[in-house]
Amino acid sequence: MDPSIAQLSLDHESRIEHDDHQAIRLWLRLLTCTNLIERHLRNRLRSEFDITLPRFDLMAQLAREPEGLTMGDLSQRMMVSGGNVSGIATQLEKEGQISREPVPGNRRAFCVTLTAAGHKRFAEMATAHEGWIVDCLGELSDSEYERMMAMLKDIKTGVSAIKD
Amino acid sequence: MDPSIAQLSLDHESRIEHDDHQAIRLWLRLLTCTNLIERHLRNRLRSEFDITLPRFDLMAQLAREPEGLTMGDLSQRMMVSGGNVSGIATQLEKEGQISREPVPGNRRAFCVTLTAAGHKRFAEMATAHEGWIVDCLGELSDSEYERMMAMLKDIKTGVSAIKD
DNA sequence: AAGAAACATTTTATGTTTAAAATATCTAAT
DNA sequence: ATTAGATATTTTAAACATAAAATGTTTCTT
Repeated sequence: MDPSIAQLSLDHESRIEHDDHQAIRLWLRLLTCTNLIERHLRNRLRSEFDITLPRFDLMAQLAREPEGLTMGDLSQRMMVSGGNVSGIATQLEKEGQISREPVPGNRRAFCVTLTAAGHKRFAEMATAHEGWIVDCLGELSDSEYERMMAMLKDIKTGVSAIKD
Repeated sequence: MDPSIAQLSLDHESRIEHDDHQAIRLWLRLLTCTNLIERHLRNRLRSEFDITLPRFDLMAQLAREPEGLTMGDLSQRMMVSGGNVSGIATQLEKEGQISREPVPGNRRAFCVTLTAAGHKRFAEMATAHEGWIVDCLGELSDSEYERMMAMLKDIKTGVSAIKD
């Protein structure tokens, strides 16, 4: 409020009260880091390839599965709702990046695959994408990387075990 | 696709190819953890207090600043656009949780503060919220906590230094 | 003073995301 | 065969998010 007071730290976690719990500080820092990286990736995908992050993510899932995936598979792996996948897939299909074809023997499901154009386009993007992530995280040593992976695995396991 | 093949790992990072770069694996695990925790907090705020995460975040910023904040302050601290803050604040104001009053001496700005009702409501929510975060992260030892904080700080500093 | 530039906020247009309802299909038990 | 229940997807409505334009205010420069 008072412009005479310098406010150098302005992000999500910088206004933490001294008596906040350890876990809250860690959570806010985790959130800040993830948001910063995700925003960076989103901006670069937009500016360099004119694609949104969700569309890129969907194509990335398909790139790993030449046999294709159903809409439900995509929903689970992308950790978003089915309705969301439906909308994203509709747009990618319109752009010719993916195709949705009926599954023989299961008329409820669609098999979603990258088109030839989609494969080509994704390959270009994936190379750049990997470089951006290395730019964001690459300063960590091997041992730091291992420790971080281990701790995050513990957190992931713990959270997954919590019932909603 | 083939239901006879068991697929136990279905989240964002579980389909990583063997030759993916170290940094990508770390990024995907970081993203998965953050998403899982954020979703958990979002669900509990919704089910137990009937509030969305963005509204809770806005109230949390105000709870730390009894003097109030301007819309621009909120935008910076929440790391979202001004137009977004405007919409969320409009709803919270309608619900009586916050008030927007003119700033004496600066007719461009509004001073946003929690109302008495807002303070009361936020205090109830904050206690529960802290507990949920401890549930998600609380298994880490003090030394693990310190190492994690240090590594995330390095990442945060590094990413912030990258120019878009 | 006058005009230019920066600032603070809101409005508008567009797009993303979710939950819930709707539609359609499949399975299994009668 | 029928039907109840589960499954797969799409549609819809509401909240959220951004960018860009619009509005009004303040400050700086001349």
